[in-house]
Amino acid sequence: MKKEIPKAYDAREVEDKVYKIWEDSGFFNPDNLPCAGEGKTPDKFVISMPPPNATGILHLGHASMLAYQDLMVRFNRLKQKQTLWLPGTDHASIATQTKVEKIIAEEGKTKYDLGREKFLERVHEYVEGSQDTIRNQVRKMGSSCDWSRERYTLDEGLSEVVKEVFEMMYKDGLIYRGDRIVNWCPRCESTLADDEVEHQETKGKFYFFRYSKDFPITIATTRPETKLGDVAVAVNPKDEKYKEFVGKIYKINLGNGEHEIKIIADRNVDMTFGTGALGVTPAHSMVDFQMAHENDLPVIKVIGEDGRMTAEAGEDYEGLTTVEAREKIAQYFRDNGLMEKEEEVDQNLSICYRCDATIEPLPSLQWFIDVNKKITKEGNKYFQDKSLKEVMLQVVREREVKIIPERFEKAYFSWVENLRDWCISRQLWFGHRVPVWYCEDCGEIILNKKDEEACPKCKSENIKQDSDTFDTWFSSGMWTFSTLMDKDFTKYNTFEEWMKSSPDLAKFHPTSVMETGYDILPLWVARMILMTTYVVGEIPFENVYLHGMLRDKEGRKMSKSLGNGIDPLEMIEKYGTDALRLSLIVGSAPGNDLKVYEEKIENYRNFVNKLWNISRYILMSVKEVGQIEKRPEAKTLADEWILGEIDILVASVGNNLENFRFSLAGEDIYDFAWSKLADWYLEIAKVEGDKDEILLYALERLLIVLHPFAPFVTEEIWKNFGFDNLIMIEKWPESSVSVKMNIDEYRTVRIVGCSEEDAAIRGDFELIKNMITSIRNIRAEYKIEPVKKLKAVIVSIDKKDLIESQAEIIKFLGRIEELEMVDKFEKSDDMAMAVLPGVEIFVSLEGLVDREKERQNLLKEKENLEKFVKNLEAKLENETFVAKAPAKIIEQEKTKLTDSKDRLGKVEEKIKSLL
RNA sequence: GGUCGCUUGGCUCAGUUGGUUAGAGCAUACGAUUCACAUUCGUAAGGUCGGUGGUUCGAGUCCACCAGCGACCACCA
Repeated sequence: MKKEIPKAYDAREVEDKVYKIWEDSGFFNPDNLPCAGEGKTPDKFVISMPPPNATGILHLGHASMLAYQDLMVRFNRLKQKQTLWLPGTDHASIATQTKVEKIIAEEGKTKYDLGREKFLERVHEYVEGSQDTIRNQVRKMGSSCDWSRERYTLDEGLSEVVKEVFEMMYKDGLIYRGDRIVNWCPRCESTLADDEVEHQETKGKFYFFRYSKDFPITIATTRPETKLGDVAVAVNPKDEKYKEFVGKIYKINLGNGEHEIKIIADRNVDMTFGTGALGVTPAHSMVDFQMAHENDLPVIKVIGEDGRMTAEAGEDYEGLTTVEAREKIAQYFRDNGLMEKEEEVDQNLSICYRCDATIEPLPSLQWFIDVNKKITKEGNKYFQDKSLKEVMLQVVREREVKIIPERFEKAYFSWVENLRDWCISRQLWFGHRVPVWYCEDCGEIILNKKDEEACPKCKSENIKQDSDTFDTWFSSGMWTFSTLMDKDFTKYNTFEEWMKSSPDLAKFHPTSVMETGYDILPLWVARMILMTTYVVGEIPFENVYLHGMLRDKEGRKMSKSLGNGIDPLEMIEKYGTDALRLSLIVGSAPGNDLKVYEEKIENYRNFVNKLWNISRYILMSVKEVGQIEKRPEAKTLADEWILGEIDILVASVGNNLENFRFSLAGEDIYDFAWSKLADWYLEIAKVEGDKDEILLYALERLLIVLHPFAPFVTEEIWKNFGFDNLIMIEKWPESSVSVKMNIDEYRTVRIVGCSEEDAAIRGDFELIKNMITSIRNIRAEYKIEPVKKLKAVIVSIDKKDLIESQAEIIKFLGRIEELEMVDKFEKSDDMAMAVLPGVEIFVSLEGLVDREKERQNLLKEKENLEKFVKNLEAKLENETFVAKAPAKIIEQEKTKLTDSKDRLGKVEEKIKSLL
């Protein structure tokens, strides 16, 4: 068959067209797959795409996530599983709001200038724009996700789920409203969850002072301005220095009125830190708040939500920023002789993970989820007198949810064990509004108000909705199941009915794999486990595959400020999506960071082109193109060998992908295509000829196993075959029965082949390859022009038949004109020599031989062999080795020894002859 | 302070329950260009697997300690 195929693969020309064909085929939707049947799906594979934030553009991190997920999705689709990859976007309340605030700030406006409604309009407008960008970019990566099921955390259905779940948790007593110390970001004007707070090393000052001249204890603090709100001094009960003061009450006045300071004992106080005495500021420290609560002390809030001092701080301080107030009160201590000393210290400053502003701990009335309360939930197998925390630990401990790599389990456990009640309300405008109304007249709390306008208790119409919104993780924690619930929720009377009657939820939940970065294990993964086990009574996913962070060549994090980020779209434009995908997959290990740089992508572009040319050659050289279903008959040793290699490839790639070893699978394919098929088999096929069936068989299988990695080029080549079907929904090839791929046998398979017969074939073929390489080596050594044909004499007794049968190959690939086989060969001065196990090769050089050089080469080889033989002999003479090592290993070592001794003898002989 | 990870040729990394003379790719050196592919082909050089001990017949692989690097968590007022 002669077909015009371009010499080089042009990704730009191909990719968008191919994506369109896929999308139009409808096979991204599992309902349209050939395996889709009515009712139960015996074999499904489901991934919920971690929704990219609805801000801005896709970066390389997204590209890698899409590459891994599409790899799994396409592999499982080929395995004929009913495969769903559900895409979507996250409103990411705090991130998005911050972003839009920045945009309008450039216009010289604040959100207050616009007002809540107008501001939200701007946000929605912005979100729509970036969602479009994201959708296009996700397509660019070749993602085979089901766009018909796309969801958005803020769409109607998902918002309804959020409201219903809030109500459910409230009724189960898991959600309460409480006045507690929260992490407050004065810039965002909102609370943050504990894990949304980051820490930054900074230089600070440690002030040692007394409240007044007659106060008996010196206190140390880094934040003197908070001391205006002190109500006690805590010391360790074992501390002899302070024992006499415990229980006493002193009166102090720092300028904001007279306060009582009580000396209390608390075993959490570190006697060795600072002065061993701690000024208790209940309003602005979590620990202090707890102490105050236990000792029934008042809370004085001296810092407000705007990050400035309150009226309670006294008129000297009111309105000052914390930094201004800090200096002012320090000066007051100095002026009044109360300051004992000031020291420089390193301290960890708490900052907001979105805007880097300093976090102020403040007392505030917020909504919380109680993670320690034990509940029993009817029909939920997890919640039988268990707390959220307990279930979160249980499902991972019992490996219902498997974390890959396993070591991250430990991080998960330690995070869950230290989990405190989760503050879910935020004072942001953008997000799901807390579905609670308060009656201004009687104080009644109304949940999920539907139509009634009046308070059900006092009939007052003076009711107001809570102005807060939910933590973005509260809604994204429901992502795996909320996205599978029927979009039309109005049909159902209750939430339970809605859940029970959603076909996708029944069919596709729990999902198979959650693929995400290790950085959001607590932030998101843990919360999905929490929400899903509670609401659905199922785990959200069976496996969590955690990928690493992407770094540049120097190992630095990619960031805008460093300007070292690689733009995936630019790389796609330059090298093609397949090349980018391969460079992100190969070389990556779960949980390990990956360095990405342009040369690497370029290298895989070369590979993609190599594949293109392999297929170009095969398609142009075969007489007729057809799909080869059955393993063709082997006619020659090379045929046997390549067919065996295909079996091994198919089996090992399948096994590696099933076990999340993506990189190894990719390497195996790369090696097969380039070093086995192209470099050897295609060259041999040129000599042996008549291999159409095997060539097509090999190529078809190669394309299918490579398709999950490099979907575009494989589909395009498949198209060039002229087949009607898409490779995307082909069947994953069968491997020959002799290759059993369970883990125990894996090593055996890779190293010596599967059966003895197969191993012999591999061994024979290896010998022929080595002979050719040795001849080429001699040619290169003596700088003989490749066009010049040489004569060779081969001495072999055991392998005589084998070599004779492969003579044509050796002649062609070694560029040998005349190949003579003899049983014994006397030295000849103008011949260079190579010694292989059981075979001696003499290449005629017609006077070109440099006897000294030849001798040096052989001496070097002799030295190596002697060392090797010595080691082997020592090993085999070692009685304990012979007694304890497995027979197989001993046998192996013995064979090696015989072979090497044989070679050594021949090398020595030759050296003598050169003297 | 706690936890985890990394350290393999010049660079980036594989190496799956311990057993091939430790493997790739890039870079390097030498040679090749009508014949699928210079986005190519051939050949070579380059590593005592961070250090020290230990377990074992056998350690890159397991254990202990040490060193360097990195990440995460927790925070001390």
